[in-house]
Amino acid sequence: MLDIQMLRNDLDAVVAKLATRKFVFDTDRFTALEQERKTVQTLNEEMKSKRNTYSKEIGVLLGQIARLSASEEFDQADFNKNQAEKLKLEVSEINAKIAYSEARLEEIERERKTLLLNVPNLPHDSVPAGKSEADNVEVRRIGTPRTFDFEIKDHTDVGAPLGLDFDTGAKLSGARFTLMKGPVARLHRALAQFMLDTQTEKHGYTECYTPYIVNDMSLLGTGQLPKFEQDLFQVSFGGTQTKAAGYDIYLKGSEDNPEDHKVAERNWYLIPTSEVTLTNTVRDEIVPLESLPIKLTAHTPCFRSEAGSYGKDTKGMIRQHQFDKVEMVQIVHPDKSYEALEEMVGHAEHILQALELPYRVVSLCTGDMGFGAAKTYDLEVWLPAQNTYREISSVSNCEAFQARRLQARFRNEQGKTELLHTLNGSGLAVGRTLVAILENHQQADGSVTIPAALRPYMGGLERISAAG
RNA sequence: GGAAGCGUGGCCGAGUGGUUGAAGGCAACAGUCUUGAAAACUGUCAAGGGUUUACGCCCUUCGUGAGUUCGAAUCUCACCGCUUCCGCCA
Repeated sequence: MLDIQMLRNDLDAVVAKLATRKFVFDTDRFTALEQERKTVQTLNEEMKSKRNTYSKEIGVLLGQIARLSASEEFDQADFNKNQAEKLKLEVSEINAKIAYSEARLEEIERERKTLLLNVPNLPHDSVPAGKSEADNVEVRRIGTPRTFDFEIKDHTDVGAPLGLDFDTGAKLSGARFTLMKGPVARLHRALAQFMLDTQTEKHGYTECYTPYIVNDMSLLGTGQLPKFEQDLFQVSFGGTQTKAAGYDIYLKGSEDNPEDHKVAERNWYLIPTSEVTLTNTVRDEIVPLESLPIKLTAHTPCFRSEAGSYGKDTKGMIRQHQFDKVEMVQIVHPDKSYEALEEMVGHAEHILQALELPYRVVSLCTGDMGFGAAKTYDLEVWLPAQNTYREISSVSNCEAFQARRLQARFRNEQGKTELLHTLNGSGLAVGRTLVAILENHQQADGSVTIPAALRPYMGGLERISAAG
């Protein structure tokens, strides 16, 4: 979410920046809302102030009556009583007006919030301008793609004899699910373990185990909601959760409007990334300055509906409904976030280097960045069978965009609360790393060489093959 | 699934209808004292929003939402969360 003050004070500049991201900000609506809000809110608060003053006066008047009666000042006591009654009437009238202005104010607030929640972050000045993927800027290229003296296979063909089984995955669940069995399953596990160990032992992240199901507030905090609900899997309750309360009301024969007693619905979703859980650990928190930076990592499955990507990467395990990822999250002082961004890219790169995979680092252009990011680097790994680089990690600085939604703050040097900056990045996507290993390290005989760094996680194996 | 209890500021904890945004304590910050530190003493110390050139003033917030009332942390209802016991379960 953007800073509302910034929108008020510098609307034109904000709108121009948003335009570079292909976002059209509804300036007229915003301005109209702001204008009406100001009028209604001022009026509303004036009336409330009046109500509070009168109510206090009533309290004082009534409080005096006992004392006045005791000292037999009955006239004064009666006067107080009448005065109080008069004030009560007046407050009742004010209350009727408040009810009206309050309702209108709520409408305005709701619309403004919705408007604001759907506006993406502003790109950092260093982000290249551009419309699409094609305008991303390559920052560096590391490692040289291997030349093969045999006909190479893609990961599905390399993987099949090693236990990569899409047919069974489809039988169990449907398209975009995979069953792994035997050597490939072990390799997959080894990769995740290696990544997690590296991020904790070498790069100072704290290992976390997090829920895979989160509530809607968490997704609102990191920006997946309300705009991208179609990308998520919603979790429905199996049982009688909502029936119970409705049944209760039925039994009680209550005259109450059932709407008033509507059961709070549990809005649960599967996490699309553990960025959600790790970042939301600081939601509604004021963290002490000394605890910064907070560096968290977790290995979790990620669930994505992939709505809107029909026909894209349908073959193989590049794009799945369920995939594993080791995620890095940093929660930092605002002055340190760009330093942290570069550092995190390095942490992800370290994995690729250790696994002897050629890759390049790309700075995403304004038009290609994700909703919450102020700046994003993608790491793209070389896939020989596709003869191209494919995204395997994405590292973003969200600045205060998520923190503002999360109300995630720290106490600064002056003791004032201030919004944190949040960053997240994959370190790495496990499934796609598996793909890269299979394709880059395949051998003519159908076996796959295990990179030296990974061997301790594979019981010392130097290669895996169908033979075992 | 059944039963009981609890939810107050950064933390602990008082508060059961009227200047209570909330006693007291801890923590934090500033000052006095001290060679320095500690202790002691003194003072400051919630967040969000609105408005104002500014000092300031105002509104909201005691888990959440609704209700009763002139007035709610305090009374009523629903929901959420936590704790304990029983049942079930990995």
